[in-house]
Amino acid sequence: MKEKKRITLAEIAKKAGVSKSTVSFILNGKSESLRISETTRKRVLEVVEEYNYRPSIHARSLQSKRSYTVGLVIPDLTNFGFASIAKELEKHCREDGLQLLIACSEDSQALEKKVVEHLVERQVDALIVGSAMIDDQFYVKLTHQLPVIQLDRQIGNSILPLVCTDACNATAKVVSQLLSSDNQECYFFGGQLELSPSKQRLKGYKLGLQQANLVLKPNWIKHADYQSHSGYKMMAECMKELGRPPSCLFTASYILLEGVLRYLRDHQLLNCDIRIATFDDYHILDCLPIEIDSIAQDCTSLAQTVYILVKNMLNGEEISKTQYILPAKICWRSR
Amino acid sequence: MKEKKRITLAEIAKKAGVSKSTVSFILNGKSESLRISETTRKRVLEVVEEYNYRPSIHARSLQSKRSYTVGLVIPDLTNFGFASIAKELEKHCREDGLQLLIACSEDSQALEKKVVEHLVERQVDALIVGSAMIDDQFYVKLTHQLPVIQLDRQIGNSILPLVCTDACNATAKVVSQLLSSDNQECYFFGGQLELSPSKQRLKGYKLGLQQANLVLKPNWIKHADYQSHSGYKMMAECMKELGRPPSCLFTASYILLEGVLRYLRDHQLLNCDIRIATFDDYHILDCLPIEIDSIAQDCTSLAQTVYILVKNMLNGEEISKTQYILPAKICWRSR
DNA sequence: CTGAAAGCGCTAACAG
DNA sequence: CTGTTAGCGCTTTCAG
Repeated sequence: MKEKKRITLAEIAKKAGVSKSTVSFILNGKSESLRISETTRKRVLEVVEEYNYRPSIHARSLQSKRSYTVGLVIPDLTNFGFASIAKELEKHCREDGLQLLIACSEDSQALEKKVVEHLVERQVDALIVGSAMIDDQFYVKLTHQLPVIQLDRQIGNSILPLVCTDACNATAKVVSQLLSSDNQECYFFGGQLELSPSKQRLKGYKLGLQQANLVLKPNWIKHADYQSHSGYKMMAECMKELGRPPSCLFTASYILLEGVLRYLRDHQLLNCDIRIATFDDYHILDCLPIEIDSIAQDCTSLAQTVYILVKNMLNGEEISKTQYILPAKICWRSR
Repeated sequence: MKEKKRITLAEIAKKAGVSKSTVSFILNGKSESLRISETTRKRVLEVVEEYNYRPSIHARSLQSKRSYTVGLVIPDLTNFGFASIAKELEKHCREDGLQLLIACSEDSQALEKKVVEHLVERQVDALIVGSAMIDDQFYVKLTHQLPVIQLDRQIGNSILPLVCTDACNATAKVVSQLLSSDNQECYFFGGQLELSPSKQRLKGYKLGLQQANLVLKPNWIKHADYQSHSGYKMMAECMKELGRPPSCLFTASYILLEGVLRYLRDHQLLNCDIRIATFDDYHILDCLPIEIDSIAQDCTSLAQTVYILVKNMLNGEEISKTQYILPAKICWRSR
C-alpha cells in the first residue's frame, strides 16, 4: 500500500505559476467577485484537472469550523422505513457535497445519547434524530451548537423542528373502512405508548371507531412493544378472550402483524374470516391469502422535507415553519 | 444558534499550567513512555474533564493524514442483508472511534464509481465494497491509496480481499432436500448472472441436482434481474411451459420469491402442490401457507470478519488469509 | 487582479 | 520530565 501522497493546493499554485490564494479563490467560485482574469482561471483549472487535484476536506473543515457532514440517528437501520429515509437522505447529501453519518440507537436512550455524542465530536453540522427519548432537554442543549431536527418521532411535545407522517388520519381512514361492512368489533395491537408514532396511531384508531359510530371497548386495545412475538402473544390473548379470531384488527406496525400472521399460520387460521389492516407497507402483503390494507409512509417526501429543512438551517435562514406533518399513503387491498 | 466555540488544546494547556504537547501526550496515552509525572497527568485530566474538552478530529486528521473513517459501499440500504451488515459494522466502528460512511450504488456501475470517489475525497482510511462492477481494475488502482475489501460479492476472480457467504453449498443442500421426496423436476429463478452471488447460487443449484441424481433440463433455469416482477414473469413463463406450477422451485433471492408468491396469490395457487426454497431469510416466511426453506446469510459474522480484516489492514499488518467464505445458515421449514 | 502571511487545532521532533 | 516550534493544507484578510 504505497502512500501516494496527494497533491496540495500549494503545489498546484506553483505549477500554475500563481499563488495559493488565487487557486483557492478560483476553486471556490470567487473568481467573479475578485475579477480574476479568465486566462489565469483557465490555466489553473487545467492544472487542477491534469493532476486531478482534490482539496483536503480536513484542512477546510479545520479552517471553516464546518465538517460538511450531517448526522442521522435512527433506532434501526434494518427497519425498512428508516433505511429508505437514510438512503434518500444520503443521496441528497452527496449531491450537495455533504456526507451523511448514520448511527443506530437500537431504541435505547443510553445508546442514543452515546451515538449522538460521537457525532457531535465529529462536529456534524446538523443532526437529524428519530429519537427514543422522552424528554427533549438533551437535544435542546445541543441546539446551542448545531441545528437538531426530529424525524418521524416527536419527543413529548418538543417544539424542536419536526418532520413526520400523519399517522392519525390515515389510521382513522383505514380503521373506519375495516368497519364499513357492518363489523361491530375492532382490536388494536400496538407497541410502546411512550413513542409519539404509537400515540398517533392509537389516536387514529379511536377516531376511526368514532367515525364508524362504534363504541370502544377497553379490552380491544392491547400493546406491548414492537416485536413479532408480542404480536403473537396479543393474538393468543385475543383468541382466549373471544374463543375465535376478532372480526377486525389493526396492527400498529408490520412487525406486530408478522406475529399475528404467525399465530394464524400456526393455528391454521390463515383462511378464517378476519379483516386486518396495518401500519407500514411491505410488498409481501400483496402475496398473502388475507387482504390486508396498509399505511405506507412517504419516505421520499419525508427525506426531502427534512433535508430542505437542514439546508435552510445550515444556511442560517430564518425558519418560519418548523413542524411538518406529511400525509401517509394508504394501500387498499380489501377493495 | 449560538456558536459556543469549543475549547482548544492550547486553552486546556494554559489552564493546567503546562504546555500543549504535554496535554497532547497525556491524551494520547503516551504518558508512560514519556514518563510524565502522575500529578501533572491527573491535573491535566481534571481540567479536560472540567471543561469537557474534546480534541478536534479535523485538526488531528489534517495532521495524521488519517480520517478515522471507513467507507462502505453497498447496492441498497433497504436490502435487509446489507442493512444488517451496515448496522453491525457501524457498531464496531463506533466502538473503535471510527466513523462508518455508508453510500449506496443502486447497482449502477457509474454511480458506484461516483460514490467511491466521494468517499475517497473524504479520505476514508479503508473501503468496503459490495460491488456491481465486473472488472476490479478501478479498485486495484485505489489499492495504492487505501485498503479495499470486497464484501458479499466478488468482482470476477479478483484477488482483492473478500468476505462473503458460501452460497453454493447451502444452495446445494437445500435443493437436494427439495428433491428428496422423489420429485423429478426443479426450477431455478435467478437474477443477473454477472454478479458473483448469482453464479454461486446457480452452481449450488446444479450441484444439488447432481446430488439428487437428477439431470438438469436447460429450461429449468430462468434468470433476469433481482426484481419482484421478474419473479412474477418467470413464474408465468413456467406455467405456460408446464400448464401447471412446477413441483419444485428454488428462487435465488427473496425479492424474486415475492414475485412468485404474488403470482400464486393472483392465481389462487397458494395452496397448490409446490415445494419452494429460497435464498435469503425473512421472518415472514414463518407466516405463509407454503413452507419455504430458506438460506440466511450470517450477517453478524460477515460484519465481524470484514471488520477484523479492515482493522488489520489499517494497522499495516501482513495479511496471510484474505479470502473468507463464511457458511450460511439454513432455515428448514419443510421438515 | 494577485501575492504574502496569519492562523484553524493538533502532533511530534527537538531541545532543554 | 516538560516546553518550543514547525508544520499538516486550506481560507481569508490585507497589501500591493
